Amino acid sequence: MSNNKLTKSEEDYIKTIFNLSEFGNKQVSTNSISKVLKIEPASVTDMVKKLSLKKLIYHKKYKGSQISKSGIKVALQIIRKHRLWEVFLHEKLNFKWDKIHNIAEELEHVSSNKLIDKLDDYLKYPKIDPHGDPIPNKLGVIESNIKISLSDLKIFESGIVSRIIKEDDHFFKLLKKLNIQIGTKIKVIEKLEFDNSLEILIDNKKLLISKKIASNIKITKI
Amino acid sequence: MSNNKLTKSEEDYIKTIFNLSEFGNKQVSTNSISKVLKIEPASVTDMVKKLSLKKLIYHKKYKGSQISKSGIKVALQIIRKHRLWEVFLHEKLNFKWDKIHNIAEELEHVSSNKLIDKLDDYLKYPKIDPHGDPIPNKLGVIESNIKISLSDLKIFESGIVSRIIKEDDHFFKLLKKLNIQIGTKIKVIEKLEFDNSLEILIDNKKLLISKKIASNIKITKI
DNA sequence: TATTTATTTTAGATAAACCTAAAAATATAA
DNA sequence: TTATATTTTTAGGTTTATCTAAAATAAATA
Repeated sequence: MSNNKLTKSEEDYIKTIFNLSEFGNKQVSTNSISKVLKIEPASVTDMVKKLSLKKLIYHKKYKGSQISKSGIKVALQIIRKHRLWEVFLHEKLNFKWDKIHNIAEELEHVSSNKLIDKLDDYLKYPKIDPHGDPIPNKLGVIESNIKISLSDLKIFESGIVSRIIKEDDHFFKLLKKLNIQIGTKIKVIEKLEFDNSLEILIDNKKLLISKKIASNIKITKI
Repeated sequence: MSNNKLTKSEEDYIKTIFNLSEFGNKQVSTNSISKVLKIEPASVTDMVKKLSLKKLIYHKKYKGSQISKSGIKVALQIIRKHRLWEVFLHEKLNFKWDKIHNIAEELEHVSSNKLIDKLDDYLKYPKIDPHGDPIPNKLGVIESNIKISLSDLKIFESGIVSRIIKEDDHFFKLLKKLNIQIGTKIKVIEKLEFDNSLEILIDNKKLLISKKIASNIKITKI
């Protein structure tokens, strides 16, 4: 079908629309894309029209955008690249896990598929990246794992941190200070009625975290 | 001085001008840049003016361009990136040495210096890339090696292939067919008066190659 | 429901990096 | 040394991805 290579910009839009759409199910507003990419809404409208012509998304005036099947396919390949490069940066080059995102953001646009397949092989087909996000395989298939938000854990339940949702340097730093990272074991010991803060236990130390923090941490129940 | 990041285009021009200038010594014509980059001369003139404003080159109307000190510095860093990525592609990802150039051409524009330093460390500070080209260090310094052109070797002298000058898929394929690669030992046994072809010995097999082929192969004398 | 507010789109502009066609400068050859 | 050919530049245009300002539409509120 469409064998024309996409530009870096187009790829960034597709990735963003996919991410906002929750696996292609939700309509995505022009404004939300604008906010993520820090590009004015008027410009987003232009690009959204262009992507619509290429059938990567469906767009109805004033009604928002929905990613198409082929759009999802494209998005998953970009995400695959991003996450494989993150694994490389973390495991092979010893970058700290909170430093890799921006570099991977550039590397994900390098176009060779052969390159990414060889990289995948070299890294021994990892299933998750250093943030705990799953890596789509060559065909775009993501192995599903049962992960829930830390904020959804019940009192006295425990889990292993498996993914950080908000990708933001401030948040990464905060987590570092709290000694929370991928693989950390957390037990919930109290949920405050007052503001939904959680009292949690890490390494036998008690700690209070806000609902907002908790909902940006995904864990695998144990 | 100039802390503004260069665009991919600007980097491509600087690299090309540096390569054509023979280490900054030669004036480079607009036409020659045009031919290498496959961009019309008129467009080259535009860019050359721009780079001149940024003091990366000196340009006098109708007289050609000369790369400046800071231009050389920039060029060497791009070349460093290119060659380090080539080593990575060849050694770690097992790409054949005649497939790596185009991919490295993309990777060299990824901007993080931290990335390239860590890559350098990971690869254990290689001195040459898979084509035998020297890799500038962090400071842009190239360790010099005594290499001469195969066509300059005298009769009965021998050498080890250490660099392929012409970076061209056709040429790479030809060399493959002739069983010539980096590290191959070659002995010159005859120089034909007729057309300056060389009769050479590889693995005890005689072989005739043109002057043009020979002059695109650099060797280290043994 | 009418009005206000927010979102989205249109219209027109700009900057970067190209292009073509024509003019100007330089180099080569008769 | 003059005519011709080649190289380089200028002038004006195109495409991509952005912008601002204003208009159109949709959503929220009184």
